[in-house]
Amino acid sequence: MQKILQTLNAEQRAAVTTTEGPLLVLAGAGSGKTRVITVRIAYLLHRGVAPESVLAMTFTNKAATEMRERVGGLVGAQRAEDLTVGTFHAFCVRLLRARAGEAGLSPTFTICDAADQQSALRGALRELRVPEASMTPGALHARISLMKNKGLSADAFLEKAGDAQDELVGRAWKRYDEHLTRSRTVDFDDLLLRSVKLLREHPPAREALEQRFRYVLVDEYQDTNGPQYDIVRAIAGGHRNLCVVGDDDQSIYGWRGADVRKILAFDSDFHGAKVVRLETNYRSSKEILDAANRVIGHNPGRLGKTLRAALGSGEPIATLRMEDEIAESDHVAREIAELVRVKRNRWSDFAILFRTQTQPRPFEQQLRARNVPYVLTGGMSFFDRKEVRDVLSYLRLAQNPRDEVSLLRIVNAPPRGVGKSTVERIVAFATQQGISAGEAFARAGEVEGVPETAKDAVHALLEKLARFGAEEPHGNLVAWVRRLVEAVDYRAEVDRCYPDPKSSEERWASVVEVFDLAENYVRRTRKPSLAAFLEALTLSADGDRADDKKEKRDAVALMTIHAAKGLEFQRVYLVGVEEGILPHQRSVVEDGVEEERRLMYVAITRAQRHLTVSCTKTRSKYGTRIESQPSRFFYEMLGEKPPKGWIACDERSAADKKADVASPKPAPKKRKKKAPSGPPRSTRRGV
DNA sequence: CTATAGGTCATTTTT
DNA sequence: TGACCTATAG
Repeated sequence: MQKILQTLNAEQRAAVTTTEGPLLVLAGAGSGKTRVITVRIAYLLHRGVAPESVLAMTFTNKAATEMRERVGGLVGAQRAEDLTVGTFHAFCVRLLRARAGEAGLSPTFTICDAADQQSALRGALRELRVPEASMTPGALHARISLMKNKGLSADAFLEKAGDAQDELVGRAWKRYDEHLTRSRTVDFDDLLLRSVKLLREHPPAREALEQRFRYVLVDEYQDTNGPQYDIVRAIAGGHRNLCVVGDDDQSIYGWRGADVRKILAFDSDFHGAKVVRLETNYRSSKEILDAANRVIGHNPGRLGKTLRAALGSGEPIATLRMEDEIAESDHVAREIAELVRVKRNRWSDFAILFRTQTQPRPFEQQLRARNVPYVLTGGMSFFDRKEVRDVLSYLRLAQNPRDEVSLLRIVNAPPRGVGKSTVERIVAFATQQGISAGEAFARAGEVEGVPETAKDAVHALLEKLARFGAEEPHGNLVAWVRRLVEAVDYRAEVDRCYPDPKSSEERWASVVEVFDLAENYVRRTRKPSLAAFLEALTLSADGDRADDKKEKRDAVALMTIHAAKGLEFQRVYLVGVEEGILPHQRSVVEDGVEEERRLMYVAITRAQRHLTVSCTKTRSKYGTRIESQPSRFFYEMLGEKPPKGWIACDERSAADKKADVASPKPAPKKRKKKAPSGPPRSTRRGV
């Protein structure tokens, strides 16, 4: 252990060895955060703490897995097994299942994922006959989720609803809640909220956790939202052996309910908390860190940190101003291809980072044209494919016949003569009776206007699924899944949707992948069950599948800045750094510019040796070409002031109106400076 | 009930 | 520009 401690710097060592009492570790980008966390856990065990007493919370499964593996490397996989390491959500599921009765839930509740929520909300809006234009399911969800996380209930919200819009949100919210209840499903927010409620209202539940977990650790604390904070407090508030690790400058999930104030207020929340700053950066060159420090220095109200480069100086940062996004992508793709050819870089040394999902298109084209292998992260995940969702719906339905979203999804896939109007009538009946859609179908005789054929077909289907549900625990899971898919004739659905045999075969491949998924799950689980399989899928999104294929490939990474958080690359191209994109127009208007600045900061600090920051003069948007200006962050990074005539995106619309009237063509000549670093010719401009 | 054509609306995303 | 959702005619 002493040897391991010797490898740490003084601050890291302090973070590791301060085991008692509240501790805030402010971990700058690239400061060895994960190392500190894992060594800290190893140190606790070394000091005689039982692994069962340690609880480590993360936000992603990836982080949880990595943490457990790395601790395992230090103390042996065997002992690491007995630690509790996981996401807040996974932790809450376990808690709620163990104490379903006290939590007021059925022990077999299923978890409703984002797409299911979307459908459910759409349903709620339809039931309320809401004019389509006035509210999208997405907007509704964002609203409800934010309110829920602030601790409001639908009723409480309705009570103080200010306008008609709020009134609408509140009513849709109630419908949605009713829907969840009768489907016996719980959404992601509810996993946390119901746990908070359980811990608050049932002291024995809370005390058991407090007794068991004597040492609590929270990773990425700046991303903590209200309920997560409540959970942490409930468990660790008494003994106060709580270590939180995070970086206020990297808080980029405010729009999702994360609350930076939690980390800013940690030392007043937990009085007498010790604060350790990790400011030595082992990842990037001095030039890159200087740029990052300059940008983030413009944010007010920080806890304050300045990154120091352990690696020393390197290449200067390159800045580009290109004609349009085609030129931008062409330049980047060409440079990457060139560097790999000449300097023997690997493809995976490179990342192209952007703010929005519309930006990668031209880059994909240019990379393809040069035969550069790339991986685009994000976009549609495997689990969003229609076929996969359909098959999973069948499985979920076999496990929980009340699951309404799943039933409605597949009730007519393949076609069973159940049309829109039938579904609508059934749902109306179910809502009115307070029963699940499945039960409503079973009582279809009482519902007006449901065709005989539809009734019979659904009865047959439900019965079939019930039989499968009953036999499930005995058999082999993979074979069971195969038989189920065959029994409902899902192949017919694939063939119907894709008459072309080639694409039909392609689509069917996704279904086969679900079989593989099940096979994999069974192989690495001691006590496999359908319920646990489905749960693992909803709680893990596409994580474990990604590293099977993608991560091992040598390819250029294309991803959003959000997706890049926590990663590092030798050479980073940060593209489209323009007013209105980064900072994003909407974000500036709705949440202020600080979070966008943190995004810029996160992006810059991904780079190890080289960073190119680029922007364009014009860019096509929704089909028309618009003028583009360098982002304010561009200037902040260089330590310059924006030139005369530069207009911030949040002042733009107002200024446009005036400018249009006053002088139709107000283009003052801009002075161009030389780009800080060499090569590719005339297209390259410093800004 | 189903297929197809038009209209709308465009951050970020994990669990 | 293009994806996705909804109304419309078959």
